[in-house]
Amino acid sequence: MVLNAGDFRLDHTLESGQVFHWQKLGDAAYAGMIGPWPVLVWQERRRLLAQSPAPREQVRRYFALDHKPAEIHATLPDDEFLRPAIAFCGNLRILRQPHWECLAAFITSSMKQVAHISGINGALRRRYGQPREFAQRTFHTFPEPAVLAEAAEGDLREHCRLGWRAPTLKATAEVIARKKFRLASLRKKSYDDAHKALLKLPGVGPKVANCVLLFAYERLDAFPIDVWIERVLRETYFRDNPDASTAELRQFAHTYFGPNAGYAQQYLFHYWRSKKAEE
DNA sequence: TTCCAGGCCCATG
DNA sequence: CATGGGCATGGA
Repeated sequence: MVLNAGDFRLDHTLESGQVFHWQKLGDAAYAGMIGPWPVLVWQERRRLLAQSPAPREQVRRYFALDHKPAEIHATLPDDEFLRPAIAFCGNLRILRQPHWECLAAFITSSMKQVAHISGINGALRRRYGQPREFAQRTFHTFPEPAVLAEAAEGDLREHCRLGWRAPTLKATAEVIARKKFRLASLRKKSYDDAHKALLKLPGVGPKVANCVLLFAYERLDAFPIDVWIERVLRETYFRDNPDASTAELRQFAHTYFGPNAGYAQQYLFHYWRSKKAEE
C-alpha cells in the first residue's frame, strides 16, 4: 500500500526511542508489527510504502500521518534550544501504539539503554508471543497480559534478561489480565486522572506513566522526564538555576511548551541523543 | 574495572 | 513532601 506522508520521516519516528521492536532491514526498510499485523515499511520521498495485511487506515493511524507538524510547531516556543531540534527531527511523528505493549515495554525500560530495551522486547516476543509468517519472515506479536501473567518469574529473568523488572511486569500483567484495571478506560479520563490511575500499577512511576500516555494514548501534552531530558533541561533552560528541583522542571515543561509539550520533549530527546552519539 | 542506562520502590526525615 | 539507597543486566 502507498500512503501520502508529506514531510514524514520514518527513520526518526522509529528510532527516537518511543518504540522498541522495529528491525531495520538493509538501507531504509523496517520490519515490525502494528498490533496483530506484520508490516514491512519503507519510505520513498513523500510516500510511505507498506507491505502488510493490516488495513490501510490502521497503518495511517499507527504512524499518526494525520498529525500536522506545521500546526504543532506553531504552538511551540521558538527558542535557541528547541529550534535546532525541530530542524533535525521536527518531521517525526508520535505514534499511536497499542496500549498494553507500550505499557509493558516501558515497564521494562527503567535503568536500561534503548538498545537493551529493544533486546528485551524481542526476547519477550519470541518466547511468549505468537509467530506470524509473512513475506518469508517470521514476526512475533507482543504477548497478551494473560500469557505474561502465567510466565514464571525465573523464566522471565533467564530468557528475557528482565532482572528485577520481572516481578513488576508479571504483576501488572496479572492486574490487566484479571480485569482489575482496564487500559481502555483511560481514554476517557483527564490527563491528571489517567496519570494517577497508571501510577497504581506495579513498575509504573511518573515517567513511565507519561511515556504511556504520550506514545499510546495520544496525550500530546505529557512530558516524560528521564535522565536525558533532565540533563538537557538543566544544560539549557535551567543553566542559571542549578538547584532547581525536579518538580520545578516538570512545572516549567508544561507551562512553557504547552499543549504539544510531548512533541517538544521527543524532539529534544532524539536530537540530543543523536548529537551525543556523533561525538 | 568502573560507570551508566527513557526509574521505581521503600525507608527515613 | 523530599531525599537517598538499592536494585539486575550489559555495553562502553
